[in-house]
Amino acid sequence: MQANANTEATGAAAGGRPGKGRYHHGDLRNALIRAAIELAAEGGPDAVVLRAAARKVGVSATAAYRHFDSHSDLLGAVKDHGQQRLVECMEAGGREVRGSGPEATRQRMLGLGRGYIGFARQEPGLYRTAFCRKALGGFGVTEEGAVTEAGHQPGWEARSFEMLTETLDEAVTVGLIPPERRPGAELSAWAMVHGTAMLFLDGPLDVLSEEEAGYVIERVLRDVIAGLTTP
Amino acid sequence: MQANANTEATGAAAGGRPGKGRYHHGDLRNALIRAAIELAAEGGPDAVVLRAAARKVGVSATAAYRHFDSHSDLLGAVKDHGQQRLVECMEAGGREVRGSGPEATRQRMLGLGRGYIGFARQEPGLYRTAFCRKALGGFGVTEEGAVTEAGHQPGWEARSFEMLTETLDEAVTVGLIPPERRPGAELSAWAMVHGTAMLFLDGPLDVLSEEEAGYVIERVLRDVIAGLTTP
DNA sequence: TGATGCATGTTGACGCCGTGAACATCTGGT
DNA sequence: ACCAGATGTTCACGGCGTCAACATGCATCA
Repeated sequence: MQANANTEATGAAAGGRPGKGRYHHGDLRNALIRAAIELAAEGGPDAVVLRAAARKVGVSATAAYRHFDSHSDLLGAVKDHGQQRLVECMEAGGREVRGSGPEATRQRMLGLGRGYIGFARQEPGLYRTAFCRKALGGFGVTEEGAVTEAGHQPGWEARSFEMLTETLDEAVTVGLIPPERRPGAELSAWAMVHGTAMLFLDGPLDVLSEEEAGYVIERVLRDVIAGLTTP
Repeated sequence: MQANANTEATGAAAGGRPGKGRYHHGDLRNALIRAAIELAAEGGPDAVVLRAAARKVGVSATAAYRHFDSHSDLLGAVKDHGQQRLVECMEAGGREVRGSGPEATRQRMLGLGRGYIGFARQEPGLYRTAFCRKALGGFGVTEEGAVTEAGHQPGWEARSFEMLTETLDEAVTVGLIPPERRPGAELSAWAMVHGTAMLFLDGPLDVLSEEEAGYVIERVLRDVIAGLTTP
C-alpha cells in the first residue's frame, strides 16, 4: 500500500467536473477506483486493467502510479470495495430478522447465508474480485519468504467472518448448536456458502431460474444448519 | 477445440529425445500440454503462459497454434488433466472402503470428500486450473449470445459429479439419507467440499498444520453428512 | 524412385499489457 | 513572489497472445 493520497485535494473537490481541461484531476485516486470497480463488476478481476481504468478516467496510464504502487494495489482497492459490499449484503440479510430465541437465531443464520449468496449472484464480478488471489490484501509471501500481513483495510476481510462468528455464538447461547460442536463451525458454514456461490457463478447452477435458485439456496442453507445443530 | 493432431506421428514416437535438432518435433501437442501442466502445477492457471510452455519445449511460440486454437484451448487441455487427476483422487478415496451397509456408505462418502480436498491441498495449482473460468470447457457463451456446449472431453468434468451422485444414491438405498432429502443433495455436498478446498487454498486455512487440517476436514465432512442424513 | 502436397515448424510484426525514467505543470507554504 | 513537492505527461522496454508469410520435411502416388 502507498503512503496515502486520499486526503481530498482541498481545492477541487468532487463537485466540479474533474479532468475537464484541468491538468490536475483533484480526486484521481478515487476516480480510478470507481472506474476499476466498474470494470470488475462487468468482467471480474481479469477485466481490471490498469490502462483501461486510466483511459476511462481520461488520464495517462502512468498517472495511476502516483496513487497506486502497482496494478495489484489498484485491484486490492477494488477487492476491499467488494468485501465491503458483501458485508453490507450479509448485514441486510441478518437484519431482516429481529427478536431472539432459537427460531430467530436460525432465521438470522439463514438471512446471513441468503445475503452472502445473493450478493455473489447479483454482483458476480465484484464477488469474484473480492476473493481474487492476485490482489493485495489477505496474506502474502515476499520473495525472501517472509510472511507479509496484507495491505488495505484488513477490517473488511475479517468483518464478514466476524458476523458469522457472532451469529454462531448466539446459536450456542440460545441452545441451537450444542456447545461441543461450536469450535470450527464457522468453517463449515463459510465453506458451504462460498461453495454454493461458486456453483452458481462457475458451476452447473448458472442456468437456474430465479425460482429454482431460490429452492436450491434454501435447501443448501437448511442442510448446513441441520449439520451444525445435530447433536 | 481443433480438428485434432493427436494421432502420434507414426515415425518419431515419444522414445527418442524429441526436439533434438529435429525440425519436426513428433509429439509437440503432448509435449506442450506436459509443459503447461508443469506451469499450472507450480503457479496455477495464471502461470500457464503459452510462450513459456513453448520455450520449455524449445519451440517457437507460434508453433503452438498448429495444435491449439488459442491460449484458452491449451489451458483447457490442462484443465482436463486436472479434472482427471481429481477424479483419480476421489476414486482412490472411495475405494479405500469396501463392503456395504450404512456405515460402509458413510465411510465411502467421507473417502470421496477426503480425496477431493486432499487433491486440492496436494496440487493447488492443478486444482485451481481444473476450475478455471478462462479455459475452454464447461459451458460458454458466444458473442452472439448462443450457448456453446464445451470443447474438450466433457467426460471428466462430469465424472466427478457422477461419482458423488452414485454414492448419494447408494446412501438412499441403504437408508442413510431419507429419500425426500435426496434431490439436490449433491449440491450441498459439492458446495461443501469445494468451499472447504477454497478455504485451504485462499482462505484462512492455509496456515494449518497437517494434524489441524485433518481435524478440520473430518469436522466439515461430518457436518455435511449430518446435514444430509438428518430427517 | 522421385516429385509433390500438406502438416508442421520459423520469423517478423502488431497491438495490448504493466512498469520505469525523465520531463512538465500546478499549488501550497515561506 | 518564489520554490519544492505533488501530480500528471511522454517515451521506452520487455512480455504477452496472435496473425501472415515463409521454410521444411514426411508420406503418398505416379
